[in-house]
Amino acid sequence: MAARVTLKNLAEAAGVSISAVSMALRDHPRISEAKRVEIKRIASEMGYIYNRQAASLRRGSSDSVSICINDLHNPVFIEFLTAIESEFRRSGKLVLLCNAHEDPEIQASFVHRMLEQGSAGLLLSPVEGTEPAELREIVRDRFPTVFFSRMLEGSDFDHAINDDACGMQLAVEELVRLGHRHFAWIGGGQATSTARGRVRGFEAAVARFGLSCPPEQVERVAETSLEAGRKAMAAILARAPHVTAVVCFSDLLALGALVQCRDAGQRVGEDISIIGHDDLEEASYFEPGLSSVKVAKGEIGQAAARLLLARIAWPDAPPAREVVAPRLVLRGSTGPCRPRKAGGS
Amino acid sequence: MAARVTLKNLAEAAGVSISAVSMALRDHPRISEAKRVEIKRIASEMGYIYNRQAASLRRGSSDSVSICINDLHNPVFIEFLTAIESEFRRSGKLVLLCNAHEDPEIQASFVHRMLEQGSAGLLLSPVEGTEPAELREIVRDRFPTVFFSRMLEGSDFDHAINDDACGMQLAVEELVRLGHRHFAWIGGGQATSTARGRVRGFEAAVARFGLSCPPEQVERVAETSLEAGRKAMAAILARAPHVTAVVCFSDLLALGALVQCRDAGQRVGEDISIIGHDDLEEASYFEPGLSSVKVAKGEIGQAAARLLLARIAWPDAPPAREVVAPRLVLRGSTGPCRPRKAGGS
DNA sequence: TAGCATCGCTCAAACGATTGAGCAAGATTG
DNA sequence: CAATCTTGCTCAATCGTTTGAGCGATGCTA
Repeated sequence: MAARVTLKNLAEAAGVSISAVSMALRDHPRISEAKRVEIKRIASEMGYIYNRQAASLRRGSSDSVSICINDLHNPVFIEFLTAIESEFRRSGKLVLLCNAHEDPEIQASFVHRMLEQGSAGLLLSPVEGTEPAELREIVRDRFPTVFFSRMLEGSDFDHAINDDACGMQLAVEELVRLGHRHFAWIGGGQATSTARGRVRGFEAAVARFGLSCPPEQVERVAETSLEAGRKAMAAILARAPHVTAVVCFSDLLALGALVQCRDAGQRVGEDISIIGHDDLEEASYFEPGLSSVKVAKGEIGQAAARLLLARIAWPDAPPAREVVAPRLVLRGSTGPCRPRKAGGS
Repeated sequence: MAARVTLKNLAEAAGVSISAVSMALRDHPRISEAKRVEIKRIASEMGYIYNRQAASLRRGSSDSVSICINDLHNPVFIEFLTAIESEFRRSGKLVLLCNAHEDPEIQASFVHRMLEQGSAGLLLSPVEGTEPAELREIVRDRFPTVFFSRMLEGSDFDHAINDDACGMQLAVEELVRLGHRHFAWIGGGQATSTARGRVRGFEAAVARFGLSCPPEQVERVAETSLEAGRKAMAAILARAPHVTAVVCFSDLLALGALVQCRDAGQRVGEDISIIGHDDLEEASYFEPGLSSVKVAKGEIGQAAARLLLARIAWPDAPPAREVVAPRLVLRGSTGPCRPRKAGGS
């Protein structure tokens, strides 16, 4: 492995000083046109590669940023990730990545590691149980940090998130419009701002219509998987057969509920309506297609990246928040309410 | 933003030389127990953060590695990515990420950028149309580079990939065992090693049983999406209604084919059998579940990471290849052959 | 007690870039 | 024509680490 070509080598080859080479490559006006062209030619001939580590050591700046995602396995985060990565690429930043697997230790050690590495800022979808105070401690001296997807209530970090309450309200409104009165809720058992926000939004919306969702129609599920959705749905069907509308924390849970209803002989969209959250691509594959609250993942990802770049540029700006409204996507899983054959109201 | 604490600050605070501090923090035996403990205490009190950029400049080493993925939107790559990232985290490497969006320019500029950044090596799932010679030119001086998922035939780069031919053979064998004789093929229109490998594997397997798959039963699809699968399936159903077994390049295509058959009134798994490739999580959500060739994504990802670490450690070792065999996962979409009602054989 | 390791540290030179100060030669001005 | 400015470079210090060489003090051997 041949040693790397440095400014020194170029300087020797061109018969000028190191400074001249450095300035020439960066188009400093104090270097003559002729020399600049000559030096650039030599650099490309010799296969010179800029050493950013040395440069940022000297300049005290950095052009990489970090992203730490609570759990990459959730397809939602992929879309956040690609949007964020694109945005950073556009502004010439390199992305340091970590998948925290919902583990606070992995998250903490990554944050420390990226500080060592000289990252300019951190985009974080905090794992469950992240303590704002602890995080402040780690990213002390107000290291540029922006939350996305999830936030921590009561902290003054910047964030870009979905309007969780709004989404659930849209869902309930639509179901009420279709004539539904007996709601069930699946999900929200996690200790995250999204879980809390959606539960709160759902309950508020139901209450606003003078309705309620009693405990036997609620399944607090922590894990967000298809299988968990099936089990929760089975429990609700057994306990509260008069339910005609099911609102779910996520599409994965909703798809599980959908599959379970289908297996139990219910016609989804006719006997029972189901609405999910996130609008995964898969939501449209099923039969019937899943109605869902579509989170503007690309927009939120972009916003998060921009917030971070802004925070890096102006560390002392006041806290910035972007809360992006979702919209409802209706497919076959929701339909007009028809009183259920088995029991109830 | 308070200035970063450096070895110099610690040295002043502890009343020793900078070298002593450096050695103490790295547990150099030449530093006394007492001083070492004292210095570490001061370091943690003052919130010292190791500057890896400076360190690797001096040591001429690096502890970050790069991953460039041709297209993160394909769920298959997520599983590769998480496996790779975990493996690198375990060995203390930081991951620089790029999603190339199947664009050679993005790929090339990332590769250049990560060289500037001082990455120790590159894990690459090359975009379509990557030229080995060009790549050699960019990563000149035998920069540690390992392909995963896809490889470039005829180049001497290391790689860790799935055994594509093997998977298709397993699929055809199973279908033949179920009595099928009239095959259709969907996919493989891309210019990638995976596309070529699977097409070759499929054709070889069919030929091995003395069968053939004439052109009217083949749909070369470049895009790998559900919608493309639907269209391809519709075309085949129209042109060759006697087909009873459909083998697809990917699960997304297969799911599209499955949906299309269902909509056309075919009972998948009875009237017609469909087999996909990759075994996406979604494959099991559908009704019927999709039989598929399960790629050992975690294993391949791990292998790729290990190959890269090995190549970094021994740059002059002979080329290393890992080709991991897939296995068949059978669900409801495949069943015994029953001559089709509409026409044929 | 001279000779020689060993211990526990300090000194100073790197690594590869950036940058303010400096300087010689030529152009411009009064 | 002397004074001043501009042009186009060079010099040397610097960023935060690491590391080989060096150096007193102590301990051990002969």
